[in-house]
Amino acid sequence: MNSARRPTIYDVAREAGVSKSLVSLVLNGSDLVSPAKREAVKAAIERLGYRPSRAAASLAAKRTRAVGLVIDDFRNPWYVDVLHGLQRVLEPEGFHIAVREHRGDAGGNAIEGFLSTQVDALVIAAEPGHDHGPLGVPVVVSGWRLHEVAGADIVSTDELQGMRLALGHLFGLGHRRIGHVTGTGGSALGRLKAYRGWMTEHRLTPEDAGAENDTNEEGGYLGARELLRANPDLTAVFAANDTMALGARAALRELGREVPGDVSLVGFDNSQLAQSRFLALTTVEAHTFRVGEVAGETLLARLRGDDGAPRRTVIAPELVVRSSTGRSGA
Amino acid sequence: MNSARRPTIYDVAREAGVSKSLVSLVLNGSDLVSPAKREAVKAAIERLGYRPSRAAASLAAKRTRAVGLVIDDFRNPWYVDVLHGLQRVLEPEGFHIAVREHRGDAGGNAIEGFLSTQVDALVIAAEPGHDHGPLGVPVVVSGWRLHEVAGADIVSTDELQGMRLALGHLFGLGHRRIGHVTGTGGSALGRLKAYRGWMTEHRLTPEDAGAENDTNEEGGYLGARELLRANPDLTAVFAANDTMALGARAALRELGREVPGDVSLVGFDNSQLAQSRFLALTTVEAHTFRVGEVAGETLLARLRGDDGAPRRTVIAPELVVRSSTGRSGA
DNA sequence: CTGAAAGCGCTTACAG
DNA sequence: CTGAAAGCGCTTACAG
Repeated sequence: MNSARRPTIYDVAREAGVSKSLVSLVLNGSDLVSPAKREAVKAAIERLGYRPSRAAASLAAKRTRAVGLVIDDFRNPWYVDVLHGLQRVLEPEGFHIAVREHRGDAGGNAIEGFLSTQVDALVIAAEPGHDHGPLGVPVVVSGWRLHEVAGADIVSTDELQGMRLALGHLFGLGHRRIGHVTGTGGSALGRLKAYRGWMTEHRLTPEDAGAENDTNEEGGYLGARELLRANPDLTAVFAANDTMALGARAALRELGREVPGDVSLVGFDNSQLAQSRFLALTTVEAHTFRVGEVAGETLLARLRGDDGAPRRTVIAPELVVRSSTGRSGA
Repeated sequence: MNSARRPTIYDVAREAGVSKSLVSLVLNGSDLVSPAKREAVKAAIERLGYRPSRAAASLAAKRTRAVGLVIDDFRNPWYVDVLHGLQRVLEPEGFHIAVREHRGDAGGNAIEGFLSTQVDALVIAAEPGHDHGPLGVPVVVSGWRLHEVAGADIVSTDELQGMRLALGHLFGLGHRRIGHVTGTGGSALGRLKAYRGWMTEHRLTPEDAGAENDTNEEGGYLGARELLRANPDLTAVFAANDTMALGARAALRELGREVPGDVSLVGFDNSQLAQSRFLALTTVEAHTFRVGEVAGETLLARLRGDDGAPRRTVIAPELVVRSSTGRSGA
């Protein structure tokens, strides 16, 4: 274990009785190597407990084989399926995915951080904070964002379609007085616009609240409370995401409204929370695993030299009906 | 932006009119540098948009300035405060914390992965999977675990004390028939033993269920259902963690029990879920931010050469009373 | 496939 | 503080 020195590629070459170059070829999965030699090298690696030095490999090859994933908040597990989708596509290609929280432009600027570490590519699943010029590596932005990254490809759920599914579901259940709880950020703003558009299109009156609130449980609570005080006759509440719906649920209980008896409640994301038996929230599944996979495939193409114009890929969402919605009593 | 070549330390030295060695000293925060020269170098770095190469620095210095945090599951945000505590202590010292999921011994072995990347130290906040020999870098293990890592320091909440606080709270409210919902893993096992010990000590009959279940919402639901079917007269249910308590809450509702009217419910972790208005769960705050800080301080000491015997540090927990517990009606 | 060689961009003594 | 030098452990052509 604690040998004097970690074995290097030289030790492996000597042990296997081959050249140093050959070891490097084996490590990089080249097919120019005969099976016999390949096995000899692998056996030597095994015997010596050799681990390649990432630092040396990165320095020599001028690439790190690391891809950065920038997220808003580790506490909001929305990003986990994106991560797993990226891993499914990129790990077999030898890439590792590193995750960082983007905590504003202050201290923890994750984008800057990743560029210093020299990731080979970047997936931004958070508000970028401000417009960015070209970052020097392939970038995929995921979701509706307030700011742009020059030259980035975009992969996201078809949120407009998700909104239509959710609102159409409520409409089909007889609801006509449908309120919306919104919050700050590009994602909530996009959903708010979609909500207003859909309502107007269907000759219904849009009623929303909470544009200044955070898009968390507290924001959902405050927004729903405001919304229902101003519009006591609402029969359905649509929150901009599942966590906000949890807050809205508390506001509804506080106001003495049964769900779904008096008011139907809908979220967005199909989070674990929505899936829990206790909340059993009707929501929109955004297929973020697929978003991650497509983001990974897009980056792979870029890393292989594809320099076409930025692309936008849209993934179809799906409505998941649970017991938080029911027929309108009105 | 897209200059022909990234600037190196040579370019900075030329731009600042100093030697290459001096630039390196400034980058590493040495105090052997005069303020004037330091400023000159910083200005040059700014002008050139210079970013040090982590790969080159790691290779030359034989350390990466990276610390790995091994977690069980990105979906269970239990670890987030540990991460933030580590960051608070280690980032000012120039370290970056990388997080990986430990998905069994198969594919995603995070411990192996980190050793390949050559982290300078490791924090294991997950089940290690099997006993490990010395890993070659300083290691802190957090929490009650089934397996050991040779030579590792241990930092964790005083879970025994946490259990006493929660059970004492229920006892003080008049509860005598208190059941426990448990699950797999070292953490749940430790809590189960503590529960049984406390109950016996107080001449009460321990009743538990779910030892084979996952420690998630589903496990909490199944365990609580089994527990209450076997012991319909329980007046309080103590789940091994908050997420399991969420599942237990659904089981209670399904069985027609009001919380806290018929049955009081307690969790463990003081997660966001417990804090939500809708669940408002009485639980144990484990002060995991502090656990992260102490883990960081411990690693720092080890990296500075402290080679004393492995230490065990214990952080005092705190009971958080919310509306899921009340006086026993019995 | 081999083998000698250059080079990636830093850090680390070391003599001055 | 400077400056020349060695070296970290790889990758990458390149001539054979």
